[in-house]
Amino acid sequence: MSIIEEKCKQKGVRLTDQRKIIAKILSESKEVYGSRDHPDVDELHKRVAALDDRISIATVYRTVKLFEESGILVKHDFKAGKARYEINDDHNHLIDINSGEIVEFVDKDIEELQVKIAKKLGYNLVDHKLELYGSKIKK
Amino acid sequence: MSIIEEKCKQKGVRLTDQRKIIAKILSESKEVYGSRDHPDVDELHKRVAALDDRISIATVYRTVKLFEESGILVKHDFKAGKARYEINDDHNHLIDINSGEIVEFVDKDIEELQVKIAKKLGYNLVDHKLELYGSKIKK
DNA sequence: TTATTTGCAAACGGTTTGCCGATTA
DNA sequence: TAATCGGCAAACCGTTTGCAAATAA
Repeated sequence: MSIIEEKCKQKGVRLTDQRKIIAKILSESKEVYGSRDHPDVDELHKRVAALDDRISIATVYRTVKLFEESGILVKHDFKAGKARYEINDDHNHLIDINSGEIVEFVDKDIEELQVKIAKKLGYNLVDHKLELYGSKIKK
Repeated sequence: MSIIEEKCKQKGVRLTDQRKIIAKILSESKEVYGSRDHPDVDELHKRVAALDDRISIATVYRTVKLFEESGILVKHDFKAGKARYEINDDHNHLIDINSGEIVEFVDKDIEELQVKIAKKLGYNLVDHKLELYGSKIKK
């Protein structure tokens, strides 16, 4: 049973055959494609359809939105107009402006600073989004 | 002459009556509406049309994209599906998750940390996007 | 003058939705 | 069985674009 499927059980999200397959594909994404894998909905649908080609893209959209609302996935709009979803585990992204490659990272210091800044402005930090854009340093 | 109009001259962007009006509205945005003003394209078009109602929304879209490509404006997608543009002066945003209000801020420490992180990952930092989401602390 | 720009309306592309038969708990 | 879900195709909505007339330099 996939990680996402387990989370669905925890959160009382009803599981159907379609949702299990979508959950499986999303759960395995990093194992199969590495941490730089950030498929858009269309790509996700292709991978899902490879396992069961009767699953429509409408179902993928509905499922992915449901998982997001349940806090299982997070949605990204790196390039406006095409959403990408991944498991909600709170990391940041560095996007290579030349190749489009996406590198994930976490940093404790920046995390703490954000909380501090929000507080100073009079807010409790609930969520955050940090994207760095860079070009590879040639050695 | 508005700030944006001046930048157009500097950068050799051809100025038309329509572009001057759009530039004017965008330049005055903060003065008139405060630093929390982040109109979407539709709202921008309304304000522009109040000065000259023959300016079409297609022109607003084209102009705003032109200004972005010239480095005069930056585009934001706080809520996917509706772009917002503002003068490119490199600050960050805190978005109130309850009211939708947007607070601007800058922070030197976080700026430096970002450069350091990018370097550690093997990249030169070219650009960045930081959005904090929070809820107001009640006093 | 001549390349560029604009307004209009139609096209586009990602996403959502109404309907209704199928499936889950 | 009752409530929910999924497939299909049409609708939606922000954005882009082809065309012919208007305009900046």
